[in-house]
Amino acid sequence: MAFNSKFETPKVTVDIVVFTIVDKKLKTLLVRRKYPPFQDIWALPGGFIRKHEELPHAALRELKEETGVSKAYLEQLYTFGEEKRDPRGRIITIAYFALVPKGHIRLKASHDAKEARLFSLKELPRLAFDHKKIIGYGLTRVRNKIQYTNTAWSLLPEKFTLREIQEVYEKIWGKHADKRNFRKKIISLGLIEAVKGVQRGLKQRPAKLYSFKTKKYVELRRFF
Amino acid sequence: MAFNSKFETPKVTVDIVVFTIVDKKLKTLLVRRKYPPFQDIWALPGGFIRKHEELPHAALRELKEETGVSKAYLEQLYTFGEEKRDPRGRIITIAYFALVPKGHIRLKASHDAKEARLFSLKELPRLAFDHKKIIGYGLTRVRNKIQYTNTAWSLLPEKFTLREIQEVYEKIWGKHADKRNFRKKIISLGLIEAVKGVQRGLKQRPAKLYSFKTKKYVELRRFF
DNA sequence: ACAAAAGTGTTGAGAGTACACCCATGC
DNA sequence: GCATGGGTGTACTCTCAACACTTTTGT
Repeated sequence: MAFNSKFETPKVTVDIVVFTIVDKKLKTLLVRRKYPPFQDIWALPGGFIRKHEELPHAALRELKEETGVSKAYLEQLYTFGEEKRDPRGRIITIAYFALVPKGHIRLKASHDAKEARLFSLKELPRLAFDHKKIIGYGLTRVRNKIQYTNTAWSLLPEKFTLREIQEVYEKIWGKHADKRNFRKKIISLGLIEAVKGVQRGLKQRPAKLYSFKTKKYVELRRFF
Repeated sequence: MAFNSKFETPKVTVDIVVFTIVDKKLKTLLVRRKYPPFQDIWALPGGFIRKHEELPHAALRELKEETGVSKAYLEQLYTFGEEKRDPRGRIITIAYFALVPKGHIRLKASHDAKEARLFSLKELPRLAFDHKKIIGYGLTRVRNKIQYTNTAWSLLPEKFTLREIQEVYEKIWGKHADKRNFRKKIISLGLIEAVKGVQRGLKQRPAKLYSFKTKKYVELRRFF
């Protein structure tokens, strides 16, 4: 009996949910599809894996094609394999999520996307395939993750103010935190240090700048 | 250009890490492979997905073939796709983990397994493919999960004693908990209720039996 | 001098942790 | 009556949450 007669040989894609904070809003990257199905509809960046290509490499490649970003926090999210998720046939997608620092994204079109844009998570357009569900998974994962790890810090630039860290947490959770309590806690973790210089150019008191002592991934005992 | 010349059309399997507690030890199910590669070597239960078969269905089917268990907590774990993980070619595996209650497992051989056995996690044999890594992922996931959900309770039978719940936590974490504090906490969650009857047949004071008020999955605010 | 956000401490409540003895049963 | 695990309460510590005013800058 041929392998093919009984078993499925699906095609496999990777899709990436890219999160970043712009204009004090949590946003995700979408591309407008050039070809059917779902032509002209917005979708997650992604595509088929190539021969001999490792999965995270495929995700990073797609990310770079659309945004120019080559360094980001990248983590496997979930694999979506429902038979009917793609009208072209059995296509399984391995979804990743990426966290990209403030302002590192340079949007570009690519060979199979007409246009790339950041969308606020509160104003998502109609999405192709099951991509709305995938974004939902991504958001849930990020929300859970910031509670007991420092991964969300990948959304920050090299140097940042305490207010900016707090903003990351507030935007992801969608709720406000107390400034004094937040600062106390984040400083008590001992993972950041003040650096020389202040944030200038604003018509208000300048804020101290900080940087990470380490970029290592750290497990926290319930941080936020 | 044919699709095949540039892109990968991998084969896709599911593998299941089955956890259960037997003889007060956390164990996982392994099968001895009947065919090459890795003939006669122990491996996770699993196999290729069939045409039109949903992924969790494939996982449950494999689980049932080896253990007779048709109901269990099942969750997708991670997708392993390294090019070199299987000598036969590009085979991506979507790993699931399952939690099966005490004593529900009836081991059987199957069409592609000579033998099925439960192994204590501390005494694993040599394993085929990257299955050792997969089990490691599974254990980490379960350990994290019991801290903030009630999923680990799927390892318990209908009726159970407080000591048995505590055992689940202790065996998964490998460390001892204080009896009084543990009971206080678990009762304060309000998720279990005493039922009529006691645990008999032991040469000691009989323990009260409890059952779950609900079998729903509940998020806890850091339980263990 | 005014607007705007930065920066800074204290207190009370609740959760977590440590700890030791009596009880009910089988043999 | 003895061995075995079942069952129970209190006190201390620490973390979390609530809360308001002064400081520094740009205009």
